[in-house]
Amino acid sequence: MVPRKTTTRERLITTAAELFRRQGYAQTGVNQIIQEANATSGSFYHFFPAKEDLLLAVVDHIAEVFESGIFAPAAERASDPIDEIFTILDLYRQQLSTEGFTFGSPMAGLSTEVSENHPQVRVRLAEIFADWSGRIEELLRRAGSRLPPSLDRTALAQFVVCTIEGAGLGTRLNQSLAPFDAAIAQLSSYFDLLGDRIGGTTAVATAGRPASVTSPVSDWRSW
Amino acid sequence: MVPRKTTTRERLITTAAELFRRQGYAQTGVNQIIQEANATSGSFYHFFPAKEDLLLAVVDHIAEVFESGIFAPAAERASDPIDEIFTILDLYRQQLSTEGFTFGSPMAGLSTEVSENHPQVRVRLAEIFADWSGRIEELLRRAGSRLPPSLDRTALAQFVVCTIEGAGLGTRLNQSLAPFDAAIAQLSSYFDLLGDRIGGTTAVATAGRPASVTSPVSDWRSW
DNA sequence: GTCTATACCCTGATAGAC
DNA sequence: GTCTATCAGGGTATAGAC
Repeated sequence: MVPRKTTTRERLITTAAELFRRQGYAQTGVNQIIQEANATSGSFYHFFPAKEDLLLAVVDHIAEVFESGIFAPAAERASDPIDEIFTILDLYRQQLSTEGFTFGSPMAGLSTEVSENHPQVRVRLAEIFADWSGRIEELLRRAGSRLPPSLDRTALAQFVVCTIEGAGLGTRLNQSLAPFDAAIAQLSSYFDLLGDRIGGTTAVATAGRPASVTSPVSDWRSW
Repeated sequence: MVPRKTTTRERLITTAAELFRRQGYAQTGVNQIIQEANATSGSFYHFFPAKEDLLLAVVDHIAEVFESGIFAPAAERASDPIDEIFTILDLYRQQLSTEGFTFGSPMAGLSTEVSENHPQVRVRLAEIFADWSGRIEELLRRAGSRLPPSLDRTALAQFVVCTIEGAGLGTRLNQSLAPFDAAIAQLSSYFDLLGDRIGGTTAVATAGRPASVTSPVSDWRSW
């Protein structure tokens, strides 16, 4: 379950990240983390003075996974800025489910659970979302004249992030990727309409979409 | 803090609903609920055999609040279907903050926290979201020719719900209504573009938007 | 229906040998 | 850095008088 040849510290973090995502922070006991990470109480408190310190490490870990598993590959793979955005969404989609189970956004759960009780963590999470939004905003700027000049790139970027997280919630509740696909399809439609505004009907649409995004989706409510 | 002339059962439910929203389900102890509701352990377990039974009651309570505080007033107040949708969003906006504090969606937190550990509750929450989506879908149908005939009303309705929940997350994380307002503004823009498709540039826009929706919003990331 | 007192377990965290 | 043993406290839930 846990990759070998890793340090105990790493195992504790990756194990905790998975458990927090599945069960939540409060409902995951230190004992369970220790057990599933093949560690001991002594090791745990050697690395992390308190459970909350592990939480901070987990949040940073999630941010790193986003970077190495989503943003970096998307930048490498995509042919143009708009395509890169939808590639990001497609890679994010893959992160939503592990081993056949669908747990929704890795960050949304922590965000709601933690924001009131651990202000420090809340600020960190907000920073990560802002960073994410900023990256998308940058891509929207690079799209240049393919989007209306009057378009508020900042607002649209935030909207993309907001959509993703909302879709992640539907995904988790319905234990299906259909809600996510449906949301991305709508976002795609929005982008198309924005492109229409500035000339030909395919200014944005020609960028292409990853297959999973354009594929037909089932009814969210029938899962 | 708690309305007088209520039954103990009602006080326990409303108090728990508020605490669950603020702190989460797992991080709210039965003792705290009892204390803030001016009840006793005996009363609590007389009405609710276990904490989880209270949770179910709280979920139903939230659904009722949505009905009486959002959907019913919106239906009464709105002049046409599209306007009614944005009135719903505006009323929802008001529910996002209580007493000056912004806690985000009442249901999103429970959804993520509870979906894995309490399948029964998860199904109930999914039903409520589906009901919500269905109501909006019905309004989209009633909008008739003001939206493109080819438009998938079901998908768009789900998208509206998804947007709301995603925006609620941003609202909570940033402790500001700005992310919500920004998201609704984008949604409004999307509706406008959809309206453009079928004739005059104001087919949808003329429906008007509640003031809070059209007001300028600050940058999400600068709160 | 409501009260007080309490059982019992699991939690996060510590101590000290190795 | 890792181990075992253990603590103190708060968690849910119960018992039984009123």
